[in-house]
Amino acid sequence: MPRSNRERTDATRTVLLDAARKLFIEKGYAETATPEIVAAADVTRGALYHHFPDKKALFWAVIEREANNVAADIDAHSAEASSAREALLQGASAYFDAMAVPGRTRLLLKEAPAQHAIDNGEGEDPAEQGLKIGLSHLLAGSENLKLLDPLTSLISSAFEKAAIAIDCGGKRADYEAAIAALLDGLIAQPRR
Amino acid sequence: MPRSNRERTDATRTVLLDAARKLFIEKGYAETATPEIVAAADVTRGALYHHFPDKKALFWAVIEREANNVAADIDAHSAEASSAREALLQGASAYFDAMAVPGRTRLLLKEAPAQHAIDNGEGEDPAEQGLKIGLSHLLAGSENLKLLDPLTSLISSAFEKAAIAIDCGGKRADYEAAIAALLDGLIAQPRR
DNA sequence: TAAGATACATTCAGTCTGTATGTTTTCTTA
DNA sequence: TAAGAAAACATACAGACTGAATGTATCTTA
Repeated sequence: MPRSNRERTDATRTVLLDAARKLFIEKGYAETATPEIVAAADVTRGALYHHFPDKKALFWAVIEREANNVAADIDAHSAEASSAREALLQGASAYFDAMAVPGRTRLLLKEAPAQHAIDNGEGEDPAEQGLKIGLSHLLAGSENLKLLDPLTSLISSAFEKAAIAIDCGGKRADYEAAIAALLDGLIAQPRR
Repeated sequence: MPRSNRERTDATRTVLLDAARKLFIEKGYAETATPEIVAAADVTRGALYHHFPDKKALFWAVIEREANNVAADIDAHSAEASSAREALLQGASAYFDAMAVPGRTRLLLKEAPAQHAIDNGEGEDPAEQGLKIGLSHLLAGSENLKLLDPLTSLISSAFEKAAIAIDCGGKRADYEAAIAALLDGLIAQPRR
């Protein structure tokens, strides 16, 4: 059965990404060898190195696809919120929902940072952007608005830690409550 | 010049740990090959594999030594505090001081978690213990005390993120202020 | 349909890890 | 203090993996 080049490329890339995703989740990046990936995908290493410059490029392609899926999931479940506080809490809930897809936490919050540490020194995290906007509304009128950037960074890391903890069996309700407590504390408070 | 076995062992282990530490900081664990380490330490791979079961064991020995040094540094600079809030802020300052030693942030907050992700699923972090105690005092009388464990976990991750940000050039004063803002927000507040 | 481009397969060179074995130095004990 | 044991270290090797080079089949297009 003849297939167009576009179809062949799409199919091969997809089976490679799927197989790599599965193995990276199960065993991690370093412990997964390319012969194993291509065997699972039922192609050869030639195909892999035709479509990706190297093993890392395949990994980042997996990560990018997963991150896009997370963003799409969050977008799909976003509704109107009555306040900045509600918007952030709903965003948190949507985030935890999205990260509940098996493997996502491992891929995006464990494997990806692990590989990132090697080469890059942390550059503008796009995932923090939404949180930063929400926080800027929450902190409007508060002294803490001056600390928007560092607070965004710290809260973001709290979100990630919460997702990891939930993935490891922690009670989601507890972590959502803890996140809420952190956010509520930042709202303008009377200094007595 | 004759040396006792104990002296030989200590000396060899030390030069290996020092060389490995330097290279792990510069290039990361995965990118550092054992031939490179032993060359820098001026011993052979035989010596390395005599003293350590494998490359990972050497890595964890480096990490353990560094973590002990951090704990010792923090202990050395701990003073009496007049309140739970002050105790936590002083602890934060001591932590950031300790993590300011070049390479520590990379080793303990980037490389170690990266390797940890592979095999282990996060087990009781001893570094969180001190924070948990401090938080338990801060939250005494607050509704948030119920959330002590998750809050400890999230605040801890905020500390780590702050240390990383500072290590990457962020302004320490800003992150200390942000940490203070997070902690202050957790203190019992009037719900209006 | 011929020529070139693309997709894929196979082979190969270099490197790395961990093990097995050999050699030297220190320790023990008779 | 001499000889055997044990520890410390060095060397050699086997297996595996990555990435590049090269070869072949399939598709596209003029």
